[in-house]
Amino acid sequence: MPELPEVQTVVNEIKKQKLVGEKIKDVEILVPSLVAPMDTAAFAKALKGRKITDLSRRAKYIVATLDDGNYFISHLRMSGHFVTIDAKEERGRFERARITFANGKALRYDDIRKFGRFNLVKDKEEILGKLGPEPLEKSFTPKLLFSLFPKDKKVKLCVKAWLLDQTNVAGLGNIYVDEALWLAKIHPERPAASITMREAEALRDAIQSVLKKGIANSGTSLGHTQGNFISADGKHGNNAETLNVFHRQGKPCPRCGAIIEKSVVAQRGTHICPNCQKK
DNA sequence: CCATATGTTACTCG
DNA sequence: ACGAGTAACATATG
Repeated sequence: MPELPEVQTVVNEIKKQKLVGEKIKDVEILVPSLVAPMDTAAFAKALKGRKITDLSRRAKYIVATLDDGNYFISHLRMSGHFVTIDAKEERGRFERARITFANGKALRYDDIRKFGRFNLVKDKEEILGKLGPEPLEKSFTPKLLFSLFPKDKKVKLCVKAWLLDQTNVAGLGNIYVDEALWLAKIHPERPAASITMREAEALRDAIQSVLKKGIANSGTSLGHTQGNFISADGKHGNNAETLNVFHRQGKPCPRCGAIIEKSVVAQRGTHICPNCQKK
């Protein structure tokens, strides 16, 4: 579920709640697959008594630096949520883990689909090493983006699938890819190898624009049912109403008024303006 | 009952 | 070995 702006929103919120620097009093892992292949007891033991000295985001991962030099790295996948609660609060229906702090607050991890993962590593590159560049860094220039695209014209992988691959560019998911391609006026089925320097310039600007807007609006929540995005304060994001194509099939393109179409590209629901984005 | 879901990865087939 | 496409993970919702 969460993409770069949503994960950033969660990190920002957890920092605001002042859990960084607070001692971890108790760790409960309720679903073994969450920490596999590590044992739940070993995972809890390793985290208990530690302090989180720094909290940051890399791609869609939440990276917590621990005071013993290890890293607690989590990925929310499709339906994971971290919510700060009072430690006395009772178990939630979809609660899969709970980290209780010395100050009486706790971080509850809810995950309907149980796809999320917790990692505890000495070397964070073990988890983060293969990721592509961060799209909001200054170094993510049009030239860099252009240089990353495959140059062999025989490679027919489409630009949408290429952008979703985290080893190419880190942090983009289905919503923001559709939004960025619309903004850059590029059809999602265009071969990645066919993107020109001029298009890479437009795409770089579009990617940064849609991600920054997502963060400014505290993330995208598509609905208000269980499993929709909420941040660590339990609140929904406000970015959905600003989306231009995603989930807007049948509605007019905000730029030209043509009717937005939905199809399947790279096995994902894909939204385009057929007038602005030509193959 | 069927299709779909904001993500990732293992597997299969050429 | 490699790349591309598909299945799988587990559960809720329309």
